[in-house]
Amino acid sequence: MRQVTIKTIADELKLSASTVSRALNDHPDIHDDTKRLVNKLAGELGYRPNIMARNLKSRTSNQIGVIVPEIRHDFFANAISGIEEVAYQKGYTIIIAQSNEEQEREIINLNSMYLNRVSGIIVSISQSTNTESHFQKLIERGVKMVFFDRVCQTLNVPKVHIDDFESAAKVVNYLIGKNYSTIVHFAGPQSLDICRKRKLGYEEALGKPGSNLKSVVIEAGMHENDGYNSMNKLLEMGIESCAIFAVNDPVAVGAVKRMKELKIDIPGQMGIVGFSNNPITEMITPRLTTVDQHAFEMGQKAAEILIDEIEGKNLNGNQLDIKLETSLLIRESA
Amino acid sequence: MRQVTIKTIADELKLSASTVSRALNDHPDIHDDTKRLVNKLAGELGYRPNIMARNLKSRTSNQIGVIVPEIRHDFFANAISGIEEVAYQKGYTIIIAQSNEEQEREIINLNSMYLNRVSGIIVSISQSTNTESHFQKLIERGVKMVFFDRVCQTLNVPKVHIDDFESAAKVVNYLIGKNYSTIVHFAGPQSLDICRKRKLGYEEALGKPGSNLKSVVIEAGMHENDGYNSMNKLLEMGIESCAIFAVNDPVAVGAVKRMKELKIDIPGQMGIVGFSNNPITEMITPRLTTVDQHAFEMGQKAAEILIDEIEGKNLNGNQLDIKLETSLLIRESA
DNA sequence: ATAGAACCTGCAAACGATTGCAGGGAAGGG
DNA sequence: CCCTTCCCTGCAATCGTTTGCAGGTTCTAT
Repeated sequence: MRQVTIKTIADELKLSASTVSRALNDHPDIHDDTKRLVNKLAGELGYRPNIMARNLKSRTSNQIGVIVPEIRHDFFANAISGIEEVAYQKGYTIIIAQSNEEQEREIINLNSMYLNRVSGIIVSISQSTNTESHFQKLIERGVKMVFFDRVCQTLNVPKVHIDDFESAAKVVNYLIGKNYSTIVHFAGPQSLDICRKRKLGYEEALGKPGSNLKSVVIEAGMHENDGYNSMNKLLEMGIESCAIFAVNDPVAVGAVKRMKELKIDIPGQMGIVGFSNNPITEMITPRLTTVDQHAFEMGQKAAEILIDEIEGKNLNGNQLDIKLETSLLIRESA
Repeated sequence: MRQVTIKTIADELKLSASTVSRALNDHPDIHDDTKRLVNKLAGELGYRPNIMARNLKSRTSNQIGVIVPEIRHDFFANAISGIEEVAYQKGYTIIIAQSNEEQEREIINLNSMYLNRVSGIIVSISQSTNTESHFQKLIERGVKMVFFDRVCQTLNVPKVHIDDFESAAKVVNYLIGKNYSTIVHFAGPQSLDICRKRKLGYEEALGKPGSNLKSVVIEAGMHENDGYNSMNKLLEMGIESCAIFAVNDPVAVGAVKRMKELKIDIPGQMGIVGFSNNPITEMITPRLTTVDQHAFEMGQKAAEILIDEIEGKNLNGNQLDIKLETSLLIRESA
């Protein structure tokens, strides 16, 4: 007999499969002596319950699906870490897929998880996703779903993300307090929700009563070289002393690189703040002031909410829209 | 009727479940008209095969378990990306767990995957793992396993990793070619296999015939501040011009930081090389020369081997011990 | 002595899909 | 007209566990 099953034990002990099953599950109907006997033999035989059979019977898998654009991105890797942490504590297993920023692959992965009968799905949507029907369809069929970071606003499921608007305003207010004469924003592509919100937050903070700072925005991409180039543009505009709020860390790093080449004093002549708290921000000189998005905690929170949904402990219906506090990490660059 | 099953379709069409099953699986025994009918209704009813039932029947899950120390580490995140990529192509799903460098948790995760009947497991062992019995036990029970990066040398299963010895020698040979008068090694803890091998590679290259370079090793940890402190030690030793081979990138970055504070010219007065190709190496000034470990490819390779094992396509028995080529990325720091 | 409670245990039917075997009908050959 | 062969389809067992129900024993209380 290849596999040790409940039946193996039952036969050996001249019991029925049901008694063995109950004994293993510590059911009160079973005599303690029987339980001891069964457990002892189970141990000796190296019995392991067949989870597939159990899942089939219970119609659930205790698996949580996670779909992110790219696992290798620092932010997502951290978020996944957080998800795994919580899932592990609560007895769930996570299965992971990446969309590589392609909608098509997002759809395939989503459906594959649906087929696999995962207990729930945590998603951060891909950049190229321009429809929500694939999510909508599953939600209608009762699949538990939670979005994080890159959420889909129009869908009626829980979301966990940061308040980009508030966070940006927080940064700018800090810079205002530092008495910089000009506060510039190196913005990201305005097609992206988060970039738009960060810019709005910047403008909101600048426009506060009593402030006579004018808005200076240079829009570019989100990579290091974009920051480098924006820095050149800034100088062409004749601005020689200011504070810069960069849309993210790579852009800030690129700007810093150019500033160092030009021997611009940081933060004396120009201050600069990034966004995301990439590991690099702490390794460059000067250490970069930035905004920590608490990726790990975001993952944890998303997992907690999903598991609550799965286990029917959801208090607030699906209206949950959690904006996690960000932290302004004040270091040396501003 | 809540769930649409094969039986639902069978009843509706007044067929038997077996006919429906065969029709869905395009079995030659079934008439084309029947197939068309069945597939049509299946589509309309939104039928999805219950993978758990199928798995139970087929005694396999098409899932691959992955256990790494920490998902958030750049290297592992990349490796996982690679694993997922291959798994996705070949129709497997990956389930992920992290050991947080704790042996106990590694064991729990390993056993949980075993219970879940994964088709195979890919592991990079935790730092605190000091026994191999938990792996050994599963291997004896026929679980397919592949190690990557942090491999367990004594176990008779496929391994994928880099040749630390060769890679280190490659770095040092490059530095020798640059005519540095002294070549120093900032070594990591010699309790770790990889650190020991890198040091040996360093010594090997230095000891080559015709070279009269003497070995200068400063042993410390693997973090940025270790590099910073080692730099100070180096100067105390009176060495003012040399090339440094750091055990990894953070150590190199720490050293660079100190060098910049002291206005040491890089690479003129001192050259420095890191190890791993962390993203940061390209963002600091000067851009760091380092060794690329091809994490993504390593993950791909490990997944390919595992899947070959699972599908019985393994050519070379379990003796596979793949040392992936590393690349010396020559940039500005040396 | 006996009813009732309290305990144990087993039967058998699920869960949903797959598959060996066999039955039934139609077509074709003798 | 009968037998064989080829198609198509269904029966029933199987994968391993769980669980409602019922049967059986022992013990306690009246």
